[in-house]
Amino acid sequence: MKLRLSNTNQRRVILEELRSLTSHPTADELYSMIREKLPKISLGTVYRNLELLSSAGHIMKLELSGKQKRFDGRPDQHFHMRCTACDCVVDLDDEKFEEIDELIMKKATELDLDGYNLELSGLCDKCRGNNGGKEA
Amino acid sequence: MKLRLSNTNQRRVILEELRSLTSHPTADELYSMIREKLPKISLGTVYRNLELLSSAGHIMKLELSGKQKRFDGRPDQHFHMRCTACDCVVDLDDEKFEEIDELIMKKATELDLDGYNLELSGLCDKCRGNNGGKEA
DNA sequence: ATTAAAAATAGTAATTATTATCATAAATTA
DNA sequence: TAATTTATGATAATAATTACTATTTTTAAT
Repeated sequence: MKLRLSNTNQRRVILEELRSLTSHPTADELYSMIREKLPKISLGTVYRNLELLSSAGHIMKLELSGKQKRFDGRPDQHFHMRCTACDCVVDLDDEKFEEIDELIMKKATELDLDGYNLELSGLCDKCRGNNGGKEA
Repeated sequence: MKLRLSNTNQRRVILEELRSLTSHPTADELYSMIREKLPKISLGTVYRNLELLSSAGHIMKLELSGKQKRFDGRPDQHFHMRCTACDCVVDLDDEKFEEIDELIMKKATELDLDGYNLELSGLCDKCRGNNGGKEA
């Protein structure tokens, strides 16, 4: 049960690459990026390491809508928003959301629940600029 | 763009079957159930109709964690909980959740967001009874 | 440093969920 | 009831992910 993670170059590059991003890439997106540094890496290695790194708590595996899983180099709890225009996923750091977390956890505790997964939706900054947010 | 849904036996049975359930089956689970009534129905027909019926607002397509989509015969907005033991999905109707909805929508509006998708987790009644909830 | 054991890799095949295709059939409309 | 639209069953195709395996790399123990 206790697996010891060795220190491989591939694993280190995957982790560094993911941590350098504020985006939340899918496994295959990350694979493309990483191949510029390690052209011989295999897609399976990327998948395997993303799984191991998230199990170990170094990164987060995001279970959002859509068919592909996404990965987040930030291991701390925070909210995510899916852009309704370009479909990207961005971090939401506004402190207003702490209140939401507190309320949900309070209600959840009252009802003997364990936790929750929240996905917000709206326009990302880029798409809001491009055209039609409600006038930023 | 305006598609007219014809009245086929298959579609009617799919809708009736889903509405008769409080569970939230995947397409293939529903396919198995329906085959007892319509042994010749094809899986594609089930998928196609679930898609059409949810587009038309008669049912809901749930985008929850896990790789399979699930379907809900109730078209009205309500929360769902995923059981951490048996992985089933149940409706949460407690009025405490209305407050959560209101708060999230308030914050979301302040931040110019469109909506959200919330999945709670905990033990379903069955699993709580079986063994180890925190003493119901 | 050398070697034995453990873990990871690349490459490929297999699996799973879903969507697409298409010839036929049923439902709707004229 | 004929013409048109839409749906069906059967099957193939696609996409994302996981499994397999021979080889290589890393770690641990001399």
